Amino acid sequence: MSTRLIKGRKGVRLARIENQTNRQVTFSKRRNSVFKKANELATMTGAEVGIIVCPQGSKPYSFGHPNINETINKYVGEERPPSPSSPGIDDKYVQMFRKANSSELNIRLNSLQDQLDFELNLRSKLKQMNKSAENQQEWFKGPIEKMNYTEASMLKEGLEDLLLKVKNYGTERGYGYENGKWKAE
Amino acid sequence: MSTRLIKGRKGVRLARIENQTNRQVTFSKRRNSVFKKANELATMTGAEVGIIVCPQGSKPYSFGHPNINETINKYVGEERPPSPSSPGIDDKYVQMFRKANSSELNIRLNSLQDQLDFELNLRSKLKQMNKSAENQQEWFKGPIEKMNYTEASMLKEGLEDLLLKVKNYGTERGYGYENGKWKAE
DNA sequence: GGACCTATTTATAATTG
DNA sequence: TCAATTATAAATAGGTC
Repeated sequence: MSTRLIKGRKGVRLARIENQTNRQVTFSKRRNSVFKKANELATMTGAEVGIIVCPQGSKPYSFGHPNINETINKYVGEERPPSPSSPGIDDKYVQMFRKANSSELNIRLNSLQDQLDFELNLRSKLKQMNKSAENQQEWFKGPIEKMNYTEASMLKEGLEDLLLKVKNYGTERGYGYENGKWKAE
Repeated sequence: MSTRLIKGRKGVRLARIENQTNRQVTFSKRRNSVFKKANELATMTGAEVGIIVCPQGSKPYSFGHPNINETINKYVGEERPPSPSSPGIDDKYVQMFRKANSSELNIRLNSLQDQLDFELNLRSKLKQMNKSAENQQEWFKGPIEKMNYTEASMLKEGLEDLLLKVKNYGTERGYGYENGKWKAE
């Protein structure tokens, strides 16, 4: 007909997809891509990756490198009660950051590597085997609800201010780094 | 020039990168890419996405869309830690991974989200600028001291896009960048 | 609705500065 | 070393069946 019949991708429109069908298709495709990318990242760099994806009105999907459950559990497990001085936004962030900072990373790299490699192969095979079922990996059955975007407006102001400064920032140089910090092999 | 001078990507080697330097570079790049992809996914499909990345020997990086804080809370709140003996509701990925190799890894990650990513960048800048963050960004009081100036350039772009996103929130393009640098060896 | 196809865009490994 | 460039592989939006 009069349609152009453009088959290739025409560009990424980074906006919410209106059409529900297309949105779901995009969700499936891109989710898989993100997982794949994460898998590659983990495999190539040895990092551990955990991903949680919660589509609206559906169950969450997850991708965990070794084990995202353990990851989260560990993380939040050591969490402590938030401080009462938090203005609107709970202190969880702070706690997490602190934990992230104070956590010591000792990971068995060799095992990780093997596991990552295995994982990679498995994922590829899994993808090939049941493409139809690739959307059905329900990890958790926990209901996930969307949060409001209250922080966005707050963030906006900060960003606007910050952007100006960052823009004029290019020439400045300076970095504190610790030598020998990377302790791996 | 007799050399081929192949500059483009020659293919993804699905294996651990041997060179430490290259591995770090790849980690930074791909981590950002994964975050970007995840942000695109979240934006386009409205899904909630949270990513946790733990590089070896360094502190975890996190990313996510609306509010993984709540996500994690719900997870850990309603879902007890997955027991390896009764993994009926566990994810298939993890199951396959466990089957592939039964080695368990020690991980610790912090999980945050898109705004956490913003915060991460913002916090870094704010810290160095000594900006009074109490009014706007008070969430990240956590001690994260691995930021440096090297990310300014990348951060600029990220912030610019981010700003658009925050301003229009959902109709414009935008993606969060993590800090592009971790401590070098 | 899903699997495959293809044109085009995007990501990124290697290279250069 | 770090950032920028570039050429190539990979991702993917839309179409077809």
